Amino acid sequence: MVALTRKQKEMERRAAEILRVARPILIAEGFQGLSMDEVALQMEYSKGTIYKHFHNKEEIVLALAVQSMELRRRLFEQSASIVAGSRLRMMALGAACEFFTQHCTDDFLVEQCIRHQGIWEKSSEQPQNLIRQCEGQCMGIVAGIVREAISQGELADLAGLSPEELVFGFWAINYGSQILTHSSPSLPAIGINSPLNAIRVHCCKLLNGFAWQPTMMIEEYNQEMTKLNETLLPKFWSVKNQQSQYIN
Amino acid sequence: MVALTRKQKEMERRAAEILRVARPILIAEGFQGLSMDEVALQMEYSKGTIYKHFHNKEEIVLALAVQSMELRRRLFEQSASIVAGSRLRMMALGAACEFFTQHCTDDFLVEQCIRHQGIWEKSSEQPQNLIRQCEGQCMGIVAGIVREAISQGELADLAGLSPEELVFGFWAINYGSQILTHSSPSLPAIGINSPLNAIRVHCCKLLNGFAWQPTMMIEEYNQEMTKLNETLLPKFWSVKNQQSQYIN
DNA sequence: GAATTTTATGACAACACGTCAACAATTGAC
DNA sequence: GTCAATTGTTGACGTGTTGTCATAAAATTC
Repeated sequence: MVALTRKQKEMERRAAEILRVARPILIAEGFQGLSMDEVALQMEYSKGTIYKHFHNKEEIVLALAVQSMELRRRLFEQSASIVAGSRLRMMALGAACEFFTQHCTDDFLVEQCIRHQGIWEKSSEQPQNLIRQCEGQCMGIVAGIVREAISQGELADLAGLSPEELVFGFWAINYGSQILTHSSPSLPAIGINSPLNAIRVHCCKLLNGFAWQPTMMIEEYNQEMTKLNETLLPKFWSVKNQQSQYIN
Repeated sequence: MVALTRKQKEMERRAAEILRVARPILIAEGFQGLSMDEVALQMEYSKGTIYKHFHNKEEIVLALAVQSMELRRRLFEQSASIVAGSRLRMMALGAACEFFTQHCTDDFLVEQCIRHQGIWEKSSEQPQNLIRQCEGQCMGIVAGIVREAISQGELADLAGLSPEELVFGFWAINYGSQILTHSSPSLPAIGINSPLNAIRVHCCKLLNGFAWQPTMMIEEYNQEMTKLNETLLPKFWSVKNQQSQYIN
């Protein structure tokens, strides 16, 4: 029994080691550049052993994505846990998104890898469920704030959307902007100098469009975001460093 | 001179043939599944000849993406060319996005391929510029409507954004939702039953948030979208069929 | 019709994933 | 302490990929 758990621990330690080695390769070289031989070389184990832990390359990437999505989820948890009205808490989630965009670019790259044909087909169900679970938790956090806003009377009209569908819009705009920012090499060349600020403005306008109380002009919105960041940024950094430490 | 242009024509014909063969493979099998040997086999030429036209696999994909982005651009042109107020024309662009999401899923897949690390690094500059050019044109179409709205007094306050940055928000929300719809296998499981409708509502609210005149409640917005689609859908289909014909 | 330039080819080198027979280490019974 | 049995590790190998390049074929020029 003790031996079994020791073995299990050893297994987990090695799985973590594989991910620790694979992550920087994936980030630097992309999915194609991530070579199993290279991973085997960099840790002191052979390829066969790696395949004892992960059935294929895709599952390694999925496991890395789970780590990154959990970072995002923990940032969200920090944001949602502040004591404030529903609109401010929603804005705090926006701050988490801004933080993730600015300071967790590597994690975003990993996340993006899995939004791709061929990754899902080859992997087994278990890691897929982990991803969905984490996605569902993130959604739950945000949808919870929407529900609270409704019950508090701060958000009256969803225009026929479910709370989750309302969240979907914010999810899409943040996720979309992050992808475009990363993969459109020359946004400034087509007139977009600060995508981050642009999305902040859009989120403000979107909240106003839904008449989520208290409505704010952009100046006030920015002031509140600054205040929120003063509180949240230390927490965000702490969460991120904690994860880095755990990962490395 | 005549001989030269004939040769050039022959070259172009063959380049098009390569793309014609490669496209369905890319769509069905993904970037990895697209094999140069397979392409060579399906057309009646050898691999070496293909490499005369495209330096590597990535450039083939980029060329395919240009085709798909041009389809999107032509849809946008159709939308922008209707005679109506600026907000309705903006909504017409939304209709184009809806059409692209619903009926051009293959083209979207191709577009998504290029938003990926490793594609850009390996290709030369020329095809990259084609992409950026097309991207810039799409941006120009939409930003033109924003500028018109401003000059007509239908859009008073951009909250400090440039017209392009305003467009960026709509770009991001549409692009993001499309990616999430495609790659999150179980949106319904987390409460999102109609992502398309959700994004439509968000666009309406976003336009309202910017006080883009005339502001509309969602019911009216839906009615106008229905009317727009009556006019536009035939045009969209015509554009799409035209391209299919050109491609195949 | 021969010489030269241009073009097409597919065998080849380099490298990747994933497997598996052979080999090493650990365990546990006596 | 010994040795069989089980469990764990390995890296060469089969298959498949990209991209190259010497060679062969075709076209063009003279």
